[in-house]
Amino acid sequence: MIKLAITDDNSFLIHATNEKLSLFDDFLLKFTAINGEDLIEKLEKNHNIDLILMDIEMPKMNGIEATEIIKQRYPQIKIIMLTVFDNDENIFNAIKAGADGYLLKEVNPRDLQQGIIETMNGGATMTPSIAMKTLKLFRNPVDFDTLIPKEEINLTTREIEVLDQLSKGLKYKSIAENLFLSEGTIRKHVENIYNKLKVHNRLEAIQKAKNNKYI
Amino acid sequence: MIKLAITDDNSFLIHATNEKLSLFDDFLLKFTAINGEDLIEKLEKNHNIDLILMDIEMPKMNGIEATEIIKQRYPQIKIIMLTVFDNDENIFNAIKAGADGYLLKEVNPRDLQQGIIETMNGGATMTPSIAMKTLKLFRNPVDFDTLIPKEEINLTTREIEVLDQLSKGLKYKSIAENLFLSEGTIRKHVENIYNKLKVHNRLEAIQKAKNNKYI
DNA sequence: TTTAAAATACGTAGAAATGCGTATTTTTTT
DNA sequence: AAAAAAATACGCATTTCTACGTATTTTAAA
Repeated sequence: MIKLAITDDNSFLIHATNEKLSLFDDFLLKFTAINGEDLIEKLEKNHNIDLILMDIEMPKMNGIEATEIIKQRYPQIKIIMLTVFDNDENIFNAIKAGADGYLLKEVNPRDLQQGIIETMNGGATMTPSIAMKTLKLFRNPVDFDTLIPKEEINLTTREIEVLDQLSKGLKYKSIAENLFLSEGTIRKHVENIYNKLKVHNRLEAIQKAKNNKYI
Repeated sequence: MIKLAITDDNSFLIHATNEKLSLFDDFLLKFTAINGEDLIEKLEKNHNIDLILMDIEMPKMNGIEATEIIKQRYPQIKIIMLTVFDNDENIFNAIKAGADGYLLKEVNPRDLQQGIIETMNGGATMTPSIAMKTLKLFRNPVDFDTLIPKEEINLTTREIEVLDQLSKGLKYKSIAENLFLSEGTIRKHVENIYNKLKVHNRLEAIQKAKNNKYI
């Protein structure tokens, strides 16, 4: 049995999806949520689920933000976007956020079932029209980054230099030697970097820095 | 009726594909070719076809080069790659060359039929495992020229799963909770991963794993 | 159905990273 | 020239990671 959660601000559509799923006996609906925030709260109580069907447009926290957080925190949980919107930006952002699939809500029960099963087997599932848009985005990368509200984070030149070395997996000692500084200085730089980026370890720092094109 | 051409250097596989298609009455096989060069010659005589099923590895001219030329010369003709090879480089190059889909030869008749029809309707079709690789390539574009020739390293499924969580910057404790294991087990897995990859910390492990396309 | 491989689990110890505080010097900006 | 920002440097406490050893259970292969 595949343990599912459905997230959608429209309870009627949750019901419709559940109807489709109940035609098969592969699935166990563990819970539903009405927005990203609600979903994350529920996951904090119980993250023992296999896959989430995720709407995109929702109040408080949308499906893409939620996907990003959940994939960061629970990478083993699969996420399939299930939405009416098929614009490039949503597709692009959903993929970047780590979605394992992207289906339109009009999907028929059998394709939904197959999509979930194939996703659980390590594959990905996409509605053909979405797949085509994905291929086109692949060939012709668009810069949606300019649309992403850039946070006001200012790393100094030195901090970026340290971050770059951090990202190579070097120890503080080696970084200090490379930059002709003391290890204590490196530690302080790292501490300041973490504070600015609001993270607590190397990997998070590197990820965030890459997202913001600092390194 | 959808007018098809099949290109494959293995005449037995052409026959097998044709067998699958003949289960349906949507298709008309106009001609076959045994390599890219042969295909292009035949198209020069008659390009009145809707869709080509294209093998990749072929003598004289491979399927990717052929796709590039055909999509340039006859953009209206749809092309679905139909191959046994599912390595990243082939997938990447096929998409860049303009392929409208990518199926594995083991595809069952119904999925092949649906894939062709959906492609003719402007969509794209991909085997789920290919779709997943496409998404990963999308998130993590690789420079194939710098790709290290694959070493003989065999990470187990569990190890890859742990490595994936490691790469998110999660602590052993969180990884253990996510996978419903003890922290000690995670530590042991990580130790084994480091030994296999001959590295000594997370970042090196992640870099090496990415280079070898383990994650 | 043995054998081998993989997955699970714990203990110990030292190395490394993180968080917080403080402080001085250098550089840049106003 | 004064003020602000950046870079430098240490110390301490705590957490987390890494390395090595051992061992049992589960799964897959011969």
